[in-house]
Amino acid sequence: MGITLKDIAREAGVNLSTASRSLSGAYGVHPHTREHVLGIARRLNYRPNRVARGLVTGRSQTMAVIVSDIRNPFFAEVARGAEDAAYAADCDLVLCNSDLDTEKQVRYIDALLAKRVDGILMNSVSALTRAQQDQLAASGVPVILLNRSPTCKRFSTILADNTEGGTLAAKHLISLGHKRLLHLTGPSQHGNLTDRTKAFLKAMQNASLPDPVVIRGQHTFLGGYEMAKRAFAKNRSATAVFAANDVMAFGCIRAALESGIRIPDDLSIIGFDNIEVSQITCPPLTTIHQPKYELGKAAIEMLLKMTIAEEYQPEHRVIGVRLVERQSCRDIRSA
Amino acid sequence: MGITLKDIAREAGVNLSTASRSLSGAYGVHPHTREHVLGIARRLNYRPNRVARGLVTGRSQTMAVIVSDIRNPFFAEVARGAEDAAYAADCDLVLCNSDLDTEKQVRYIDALLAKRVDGILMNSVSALTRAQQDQLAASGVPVILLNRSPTCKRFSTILADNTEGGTLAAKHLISLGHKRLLHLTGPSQHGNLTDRTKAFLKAMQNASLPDPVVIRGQHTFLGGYEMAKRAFAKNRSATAVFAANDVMAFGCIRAALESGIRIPDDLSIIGFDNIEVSQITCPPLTTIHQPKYELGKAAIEMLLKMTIAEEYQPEHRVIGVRLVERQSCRDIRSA
DNA sequence: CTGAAAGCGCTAACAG
DNA sequence: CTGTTAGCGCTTTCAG
Repeated sequence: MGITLKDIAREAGVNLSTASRSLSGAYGVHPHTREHVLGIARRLNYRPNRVARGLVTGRSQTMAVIVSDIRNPFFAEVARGAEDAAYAADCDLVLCNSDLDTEKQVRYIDALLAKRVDGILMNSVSALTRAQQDQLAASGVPVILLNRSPTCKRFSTILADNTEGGTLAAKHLISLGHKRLLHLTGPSQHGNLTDRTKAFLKAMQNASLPDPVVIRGQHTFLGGYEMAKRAFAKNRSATAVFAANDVMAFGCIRAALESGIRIPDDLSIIGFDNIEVSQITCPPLTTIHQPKYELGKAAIEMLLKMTIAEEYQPEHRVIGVRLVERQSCRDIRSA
Repeated sequence: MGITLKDIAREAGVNLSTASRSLSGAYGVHPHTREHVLGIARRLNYRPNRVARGLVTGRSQTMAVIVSDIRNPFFAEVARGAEDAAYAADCDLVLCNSDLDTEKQVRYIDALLAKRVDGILMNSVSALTRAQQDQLAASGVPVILLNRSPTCKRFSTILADNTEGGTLAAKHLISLGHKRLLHLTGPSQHGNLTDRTKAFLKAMQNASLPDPVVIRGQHTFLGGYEMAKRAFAKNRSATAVFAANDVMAFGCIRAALESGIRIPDDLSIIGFDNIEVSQITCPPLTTIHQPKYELGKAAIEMLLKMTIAEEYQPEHRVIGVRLVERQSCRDIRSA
């Protein structure tokens, strides 16, 4: 279909390898002939076939990111950071949506390895069996996990400081005088969310306050909505809720709206993530900010470094978080 | 690094091509030997190198989507639909964020063609020069544009029915008794938005109502915010506004909030897109629903079809929209 | 049904 | 500095 290196070599009257060298900008080629070759290439609109190059170099200039769902604004931010870093390094980024489904994850990894991607950023590996993890590790492809998977220290990891964040959320609510709390979180296999939950509960204990009511469900808008509906139906004593991510918080806000519960007058709510829309919800959401874009960007940069270095040790990076106060929490100490 | 077809051929005591045939499930190989080969392959954990295969077949099992920014929830939905369709067809999807920047777009297309992707879904081609468009068309790679670019009918297109949507918005507002309208829209080069605007204005004319005040700006939250601020400062006679997309509508809501204008009591507002968060704004936004996921899915399916058929005609697909009534519009007929 | 051989488009020693 | 020669791992004629 296209025009090949052979064509331009013939046209330029030089050998194939000379043409190759000229184009790849390697040393050891006369500036004159090099310019000549380059000119021909440009004129003929030559587009080097990266597939062929990949076959011989063993590198595909492609990175992959496996997230549960790109529609989750958190992952969209991460993916954007990742893609920007990949673009800067002249790599493509393939996007995979696993829905946290084991079978899909396995199929993705298989396809990715078959295509010899240069690195994989994925948001969990806990769904894989031990054998599958071994195989992935043995493949030699650099892998970075977006959240710590306690079971396997052999992959590199990067994550926001969930423990600090959960603590921050608890302390904030406590400082506003809240004592009876409700907590919405995701499936227990979800490491990130679980860390937030743990830290939150621990901070409450440390403050000698009663254990919050913990509800688990899907970590989505709908999940948050349903959990909140359920909670409101049976228990109205809580004065505040901590949702382990913003989208669950939005679901909760929605449920509150429908149940005639005013926020923050009747109920305070704090989220986690600080996704963009949290500024424009009603009310604007108080939340824990997590540097999503930077997470994705840093992850790909780590991957790039691992790709270059033949030998590398798993690296573990934690990125700081901070409280962002908006209007969804009320001070009830005066009440 | 990996184990190759040669290895499994040797191990199975057959020829390379027999091994290949067994694995690719082609006819003309004895079931017995075939099972044998398959067994060996499984035992040795053979993973066929798709790069090598791609080199000979000329197909990469990879699709690409170029959006302006994946963080825009609209594109996240489209990308998810696209990825699901690609996954179903055993293809990977590479994600590109162009920021609508010409240079980036060109670089992406170049890289994508160099990797011999099987198809490209992109949200505009108007940023490219005529020559660049020619080159893209000449490359033979199937391309689908996410919005109609009037300048080039030679690429396939897919889009929501913006005309119908603009009409729907006007009719809805009219049916509620609104006569003096404000309209917020994006840059005039933006085909999608412009179609909505045109249809909206036309419907007003058809109803013999005064021309709405049209304001153009950035089609973002901030753009909507600034346009609304400007409009509120000089003119308060409008009873309703139609924003050409939801994020502009949110900006408008925000501006109204700050200006002490209550929605929908003082001002009705209707958006376009029905992005997920429009359910949870305050008030929940009445808007025109556009099937984003289906758009992405259908686009990739079209691409797939084009890939198979050697010969194909540019196809133009329009997908229906519908009105979603929520709480941001008030009936003022009784007033 | 199976083997031999050519080649996809490119890079990378190795000589000269 | 440039040409020759091997492949990278796989598919695909073409013979047998």
